[in-house]
Amino acid sequence: MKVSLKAKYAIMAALDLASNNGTSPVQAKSIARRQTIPPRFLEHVLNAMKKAGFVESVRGAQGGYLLSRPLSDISLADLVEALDGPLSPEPRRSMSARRAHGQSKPELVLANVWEQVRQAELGVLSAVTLKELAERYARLDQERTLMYHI
Amino acid sequence: MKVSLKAKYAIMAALDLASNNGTSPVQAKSIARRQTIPPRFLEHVLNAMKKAGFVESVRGAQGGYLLSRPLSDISLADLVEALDGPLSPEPRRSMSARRAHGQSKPELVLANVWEQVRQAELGVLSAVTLKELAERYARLDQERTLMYHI
DNA sequence: TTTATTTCCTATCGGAATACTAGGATTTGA
DNA sequence: TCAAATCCTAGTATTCCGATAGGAAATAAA
Repeated sequence: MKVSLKAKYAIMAALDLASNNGTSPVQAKSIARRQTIPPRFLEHVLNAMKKAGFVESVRGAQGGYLLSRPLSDISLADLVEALDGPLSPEPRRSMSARRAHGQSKPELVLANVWEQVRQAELGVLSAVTLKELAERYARLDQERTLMYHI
Repeated sequence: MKVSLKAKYAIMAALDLASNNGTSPVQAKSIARRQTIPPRFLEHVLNAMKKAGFVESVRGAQGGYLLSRPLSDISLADLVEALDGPLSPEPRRSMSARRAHGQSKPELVLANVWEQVRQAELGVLSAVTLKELAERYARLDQERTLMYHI
């Protein structure tokens, strides 16, 4: 289904914000360090997240980013669609005007199928919230440390 | 989910072969004309379809292509995976060696989700056979002509 | 008031994938 | 033999994606 790195970075950044988030803003640089994301690139990601309403920013020294809604309110579908654009709504247009294929007859029948696929993807992605992700992650971590203690 | 034009052309070509297929081979050129597909490009598509075992070819004058199995035996999943490669099996690797992101901790949790998405896509696509597509198409056509007669 | 820190804005770049195009070799029926 | 096909191997154009870069604007701290 093609989830861009950008979207994955966004997910990781959100998760990072959640764990390092008392009330003071978290700097892009520190997120980048912890999550091993190219720092300058992360700026763009966070900016996109801001425009989409997931985070708020504080400019200037000691500035940074804050989650603007609770983890349980953000689904993967929200994030992915915000960062990658609508989930394959129609092929990314504009290549040399795409001749007759705008809406020929077979295209019409197929459009139906692509829509079904889209719904299926959406079904999975909107069922998973960041909160659940964080919990799954914590669980994994816990199991791992338990292993070491045996 | 990103279905390439190549795969769509393949579907259209298969459908075309099915309707214009007594027993004699159908030329790429005529398919291209009917389906408005760039002729030289369609050659590549048909070649790929041949290598994947969907069609057989007859070379030389009066040659062309024939479906090598019944429509009901070919699902969209088959065609799409054959032409576009496995359904997002893991991000297309090889970008600057993908640093730590090979299997870091969040990636591990996410991998699970992407796999669910993949299964969902596969579910939809393998449920639709070319036979069903052709029938849906015919039904559409019928409704349209009925409309005209009223 | 200056200075360091941080976000914000815009531009660009390199590599990969996609959608095509082209030339000619090969096969084969008429 | 000739024309009509497929086959094989390149090459081209465009777009997307991940990443980098330079500097403007804001702001807390010194």
